[in-house]
Amino acid sequence: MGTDNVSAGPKPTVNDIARVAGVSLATVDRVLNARPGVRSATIEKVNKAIAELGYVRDAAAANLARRRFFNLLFVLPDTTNEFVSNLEVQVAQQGAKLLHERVLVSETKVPPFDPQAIVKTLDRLDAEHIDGVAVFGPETPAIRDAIKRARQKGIAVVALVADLPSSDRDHFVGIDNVAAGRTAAQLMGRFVRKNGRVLVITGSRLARDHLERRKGFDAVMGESFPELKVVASVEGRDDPDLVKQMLPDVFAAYPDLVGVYSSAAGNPGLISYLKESGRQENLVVIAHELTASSRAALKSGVFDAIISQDAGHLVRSAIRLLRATTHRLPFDDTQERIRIDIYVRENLPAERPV
Amino acid sequence: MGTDNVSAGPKPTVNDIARVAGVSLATVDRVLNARPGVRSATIEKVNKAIAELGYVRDAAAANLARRRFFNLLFVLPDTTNEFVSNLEVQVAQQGAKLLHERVLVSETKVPPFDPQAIVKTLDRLDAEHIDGVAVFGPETPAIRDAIKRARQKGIAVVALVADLPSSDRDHFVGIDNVAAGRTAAQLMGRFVRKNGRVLVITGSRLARDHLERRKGFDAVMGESFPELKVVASVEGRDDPDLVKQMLPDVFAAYPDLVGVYSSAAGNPGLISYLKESGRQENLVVIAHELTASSRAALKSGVFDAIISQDAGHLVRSAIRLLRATTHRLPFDDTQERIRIDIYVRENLPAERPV
DNA sequence: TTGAAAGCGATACCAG
DNA sequence: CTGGTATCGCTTTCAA
Repeated sequence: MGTDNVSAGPKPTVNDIARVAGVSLATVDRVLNARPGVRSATIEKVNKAIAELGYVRDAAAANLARRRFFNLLFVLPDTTNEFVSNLEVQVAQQGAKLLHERVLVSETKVPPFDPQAIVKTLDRLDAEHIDGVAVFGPETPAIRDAIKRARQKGIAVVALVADLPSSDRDHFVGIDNVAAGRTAAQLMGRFVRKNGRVLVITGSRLARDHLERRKGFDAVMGESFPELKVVASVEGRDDPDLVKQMLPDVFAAYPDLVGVYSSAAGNPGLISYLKESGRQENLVVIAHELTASSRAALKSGVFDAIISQDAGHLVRSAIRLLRATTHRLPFDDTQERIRIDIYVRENLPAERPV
Repeated sequence: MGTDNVSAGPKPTVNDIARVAGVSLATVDRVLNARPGVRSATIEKVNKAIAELGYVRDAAAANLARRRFFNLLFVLPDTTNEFVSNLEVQVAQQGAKLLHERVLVSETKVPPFDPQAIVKTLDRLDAEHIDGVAVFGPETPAIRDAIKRARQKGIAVVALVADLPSSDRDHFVGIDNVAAGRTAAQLMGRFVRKNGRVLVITGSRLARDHLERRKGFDAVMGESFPELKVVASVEGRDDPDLVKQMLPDVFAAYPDLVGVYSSAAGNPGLISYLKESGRQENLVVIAHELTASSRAALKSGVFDAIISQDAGHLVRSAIRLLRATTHRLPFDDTQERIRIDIYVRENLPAERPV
């Protein structure tokens, strides 16, 4: 049955490298960790041995020997919206578990819509205390440069939820937001039963994720459902109160509204408006992110579908990628690809036990 | 920022336990691993120290010290269907990666629809060589008993894809199939634009997953879409050729077919029939499992939606749970909950690079 | 039934 | 620049 222990030929270790390269363990370690103080000729020899043996570092042993904790920081916007709260819960939970693996995960919140706050936070970091950072923020030149500086200092950086492609962040952890918008449009087009207008609620013009969703949504609506007209979007700045306040006028202006696409945060405002105005009948509502309130809305029929990304997956993936980057380990592309989840009432996962 | 190294108070180790309990390292290890040859009074002392200190075993170090590989076996049905192939690919891939962590994952295929074959395989296993098994098979009394015997031998067992609740498998790794059927019905009801009949294609009456899907589908169709009638299902035994062969008669018998729910394997047969007969227009088709052929069908419009479970997730989850069970480690419930994925054309993940 | 001591693979410190 | 060696937390002989 091919299940014996022997096979797979003993995996090469640092000792093997040292032997083959004819140097000491300490030197191998220096090369492996790009530490200074090794002649380039020696580095060559060691690297040759590494390649020859097909060496892959044993992360378990490395972590064991390294007395230092592996320190990660999540930089999140200081808003109270549920999606961000979900992320925080995950950061806390994962962090608690990883303590046992010598990984310390912390979190800091910065004022939203304030690029300078993120810049300051990043600039304050020092590679002695922080090994990696996950940043959820807007894409501005100042932030891009701050990320570059952080990486120069030797800190690994991943962009979370909203990509920051022009910075040279090591990875992006999040969904393809254009595709998410397209998905919402496809469902909208198929769910709506009569012609009319569709309203899009967005968040901020600074948020790349919101812009991309909008773009994808408009594209598919135009291509596949020309009989439905998308009306100028409401910019809710992720603020439920603001959203709720703006809606009456919009609904009054477009009596033939047949659908609403809530592409950002602020769902509670939308839900509350729909309930109070009794407008949920014959209106297809598709929103983003599975949270306590959106789940309830889906269950009760106020929402028809939710497009989501798994907060647990986002956080775990960010942590794995940060570790892989720092320790120069390989990672699994397909595992790190965050899925665009679609929820209807029947495939809602069981409620959190807690 | 709360990111210092110190905090969390040094995690207790086996040495601490030994000191507190006043015994040697070796004895602590014996208790920790339930090895024989320790007086119960001593066991008491050690356990008390463990509880007192809140000790959690360091899996990394344990694996490092243990020279033995951790051996897992996947028992899969010997069919060529794409979903099973996907699982095999994942088993191979994960296995390759885990070699570096001293985990050896192998696979064995048994004739489908043949409970005795699985029983034999399980009974042949010996706890010296196999630590855990993931079983994808039908639920019969013989299999249930074989699983009980395996567990008695000290082998961890998880049921994969289809649950085997009456055996005392350690875990079930898969989706809630009743909910999956309900989800399919919800989409079917919303996608279909005119009244008529809906055909359900199932696999085998022995397969618990198929039965559960069918049950969920019928329930929601009855509750929410009484205007659509579900017609007696075609039993395709997961065989594309058989499915293809049976369809012409069914379509002839029900000219008012507006939807098809393919709840088992055999999609290629359905796709090929639909293409050749030109019947894909105005017919809503919902199938299970994202595979090369179902993906193509979704892209080209032959399928309208796919309900799926991530093969990579299934395999990783099975492995994690088997390890957690064997090493008595805690695990993350929410991470192990396999989601019911819904795919439409727009949220299809990027094609595998390979 | 128990203990002492030698590793597992990698890192870090102290010499040279 | 380079090498020797103690050490991380745990498992595993080998003796007692």
